[in-house]
Amino acid sequence: MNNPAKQQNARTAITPTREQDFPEWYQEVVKAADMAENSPVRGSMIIKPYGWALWENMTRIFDAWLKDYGIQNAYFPLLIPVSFLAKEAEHVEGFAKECAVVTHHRLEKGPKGGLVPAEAAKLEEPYVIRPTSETIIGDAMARWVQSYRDLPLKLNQWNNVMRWEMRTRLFLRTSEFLWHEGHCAFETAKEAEADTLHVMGLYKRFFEEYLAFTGFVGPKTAEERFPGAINTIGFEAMMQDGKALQAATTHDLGQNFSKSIGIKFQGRDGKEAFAHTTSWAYSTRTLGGMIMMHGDDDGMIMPPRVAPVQVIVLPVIKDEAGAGALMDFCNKIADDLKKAGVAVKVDSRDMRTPDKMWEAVKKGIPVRVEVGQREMEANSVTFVRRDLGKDSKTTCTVPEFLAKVSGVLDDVHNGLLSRNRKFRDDNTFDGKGVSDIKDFFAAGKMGFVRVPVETLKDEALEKVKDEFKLSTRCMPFEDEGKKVLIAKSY
RNA sequence: CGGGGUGUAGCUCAGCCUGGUAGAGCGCUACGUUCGGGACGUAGAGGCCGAAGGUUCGAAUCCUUUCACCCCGACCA
Repeated sequence: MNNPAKQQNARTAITPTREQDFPEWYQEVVKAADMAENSPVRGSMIIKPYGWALWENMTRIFDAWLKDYGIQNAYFPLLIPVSFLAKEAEHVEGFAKECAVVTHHRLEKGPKGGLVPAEAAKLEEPYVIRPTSETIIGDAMARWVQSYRDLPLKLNQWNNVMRWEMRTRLFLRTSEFLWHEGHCAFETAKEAEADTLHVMGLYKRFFEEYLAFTGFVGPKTAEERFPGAINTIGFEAMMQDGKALQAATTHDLGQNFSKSIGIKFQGRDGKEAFAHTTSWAYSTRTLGGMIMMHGDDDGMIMPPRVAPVQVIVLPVIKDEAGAGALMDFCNKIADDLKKAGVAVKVDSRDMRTPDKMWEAVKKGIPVRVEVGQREMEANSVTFVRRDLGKDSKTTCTVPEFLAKVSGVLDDVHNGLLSRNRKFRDDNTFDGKGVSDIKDFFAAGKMGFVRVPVETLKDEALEKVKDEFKLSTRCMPFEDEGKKVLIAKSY
């Protein structure tokens, strides 16, 4: 311990490690990667440029997929009249207790100084800041849908919503969060059901193919459904501490909302009918999930296909005299990478090389390229994969690197995905019923327990769930609805 | 809302019990030596101690009031 050099070698970029304190590790990774920070507004975060760039990539790509599917983007108001929210009984029950309410439209000087809402400017009907937009979009749909010819109506909006949560954590649970919310209306129940399945399929494909993010997909149990839905399909991901994170959901709302809001149309048979509606979303929470799924004790590991920076070029300057030529060499490599469609950055800041290097590590940039005098003379580069660390250092010629870089990025992606799949599978345990669930969590183990769906009817389940703070996650499609997953969750 | 706690430099905190006029580490600035898996030295910048009253010759420190935030519970994309 009294050898500082040795201590430094063993040091991880993030303190504490995942092993020592997972929640604290998570917060530190977010900070170290410079993705977000807490704001002066309770429970609301500031998403910093690097975090935003990631979210932008996660939205831009998926938005195009939605449009391919025939979704039209639109925008609806932030404020929702309270009476709208109250229209659907279960819905209001589910959201009323976490709504921010707008009651006045003007401020005035208070008796003790400062500004207070002006009593004279009290709204006759308060608004809530949208916790979700089913009701206000449903209200518009009720006017827009007159005939079966107006269906299907497939809308989406990228926006922010607010739910007054008691405990918040960057990305995972914030009062205000960003998401997209799709809202569709169909003529038949079958189409609505197909929509929820199709969009969940898009989520799964997008998460796996772009975010290297794995999970279990399947319907939620009745008690875990979205308030007002007849069916909810969830994407349940496993974090590195074995807890579950719901990363996306699609809801079949049946005719609950169309009947309470009045989305009706004249059908092919001339008779009046109510539409079948759906809604679905993923949020900035998924971004938090990516940190908890991919990160290691040195910080974030960005999945390459959405990484804001895929390759960072680090000029290693030994003497000022050769610096100009070295920078030119680095910039040339970067230009060639850009032409090949790689998101590349040359870190030419006037800083120590090791400091730049660790910053790149903590930000999780998938491939780091080091270029010094040696490389320049041999027209070569030395590169390191973030997911494998310094042992993966490889030197090759510049043309070789240009030819293989996209393959290397694919390798990083595939490596993350298969590692995460393995982790998920290694920590999913089969049980026969309640007593197996109890034994598992009583032994202090973490992960998902997969039991036959009949277990849900066992009265002893509630007690065990309460005791260990467990919840039912979903009934995975891969088990054909015969099994249900039980876990602790975020 | 129930129970606990904290407000002092950009950040994390010490000082408060036992009043005497502001501290540390990190970060930041400048210069030098450094720079391929976390650097050192030297010199600096930066705070009316959450707010308002009170006690006192004197308050970050004691008293009163107030505001804000954090943690534990129920809820949750």
